[in-house]
Amino acid sequence: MNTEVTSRHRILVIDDDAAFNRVLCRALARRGYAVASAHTAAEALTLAERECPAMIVLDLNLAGTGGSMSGLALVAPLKRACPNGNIVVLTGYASIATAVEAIKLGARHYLAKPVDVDALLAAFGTGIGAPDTGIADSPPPGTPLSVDRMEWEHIQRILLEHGGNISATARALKMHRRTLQRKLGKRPARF
Amino acid sequence: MNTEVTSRHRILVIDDDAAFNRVLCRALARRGYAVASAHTAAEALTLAERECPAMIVLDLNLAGTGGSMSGLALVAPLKRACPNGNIVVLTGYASIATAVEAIKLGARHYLAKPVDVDALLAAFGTGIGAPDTGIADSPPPGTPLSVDRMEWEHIQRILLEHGGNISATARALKMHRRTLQRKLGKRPARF
DNA sequence: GCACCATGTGGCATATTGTCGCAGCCCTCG
DNA sequence: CGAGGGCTGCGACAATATGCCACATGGTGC
Repeated sequence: MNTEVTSRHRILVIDDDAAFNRVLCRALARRGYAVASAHTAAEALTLAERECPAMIVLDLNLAGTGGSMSGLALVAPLKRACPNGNIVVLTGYASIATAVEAIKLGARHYLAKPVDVDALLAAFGTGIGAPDTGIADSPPPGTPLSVDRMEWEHIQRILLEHGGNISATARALKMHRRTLQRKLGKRPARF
Repeated sequence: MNTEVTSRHRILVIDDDAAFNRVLCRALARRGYAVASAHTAAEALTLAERECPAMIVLDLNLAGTGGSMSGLALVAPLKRACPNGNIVVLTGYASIATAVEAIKLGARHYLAKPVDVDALLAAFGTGIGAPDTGIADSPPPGTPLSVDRMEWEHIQRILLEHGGNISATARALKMHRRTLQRKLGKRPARF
């Protein structure tokens, strides 16, 4: 039900989060893509130039020094290094501002980080907004992930980011600590 | 209230919210722009064709269905009717999904609705290199999107994927249509 | 006209949150 | 040591939100 094409589809994953990078790469490899992975901007550019992948997954929060722009700054160079590559920007700290910039810079799509691989792949293809399909185009996606699942993933991510600190996570999520506790306690997260 | 035909600065405001429309028009007029105002899609197209304004402010939530599609659907036609016009999308129901769509469709910029006129005007001139004008949300990288915001973004994404079809989206999300409607109608949900 | 579907609303009964408050723990500091 | 201060777990209660049914409208296709 998905890509039957094999080795022809080269894909480059750029993300300094080692764990995420690895997981994503494996998921993509399992789907038959030729995956290359980069953890730094320099590495990314080198690989992009050499492999000229058709698809590039770019994390915005590279090199966690605090400047989240590093990823954005990479879009243009990547496009230059590999004109045929479609770039999909992926970030855990999504914002409309960066989304707009990313697209203006030529990214194919922009996704907030709890994504499932299918959505990511869809973003490369017809995703949405092909030249003039208009928005009326609506191919039924398999299972878009329920809202609850999304919430769960997101919470887990932030929780991990805060070293399991519930209070801090609740604060970051602007949600009441009590509520977070209840969510965490009650939900094994089904689907 | 929209005289001063300085041909150089024609601007078209499209927003079905009468109050907002009026306020914005006055603010623009006071700054010396020749303002035209439209409240419906049809009116907007007519005016765009006739006046061929250099700047177009487009509200996404036209013709108030809960879905914010109508505005998006207008972007392409407007561009066609007035190739030289720069479109800035403005919405009270901002989401990354629609922002991405809008930019892909050729909008110059995308702003969340509590905007001040200066930011709006800046959005027309801003290039990708400009020091980030406007966009009322670009919080420091330490803000990972609140859970509610996440939910909102996810919903918007799926909604767009289904061409704005609320029922289909609700089904895909395994959530009650009524609930979806309420969520859509209610929250501008910032942060 | 008549099914069929999407949508906009209203009205509940029930489930989930938002908030307070309190207690126990583990640290660090004076 | 004792006094903060932060994190956590949990009880209670009111304010919301959600699930669900119903009905009316507006389009479409037969």
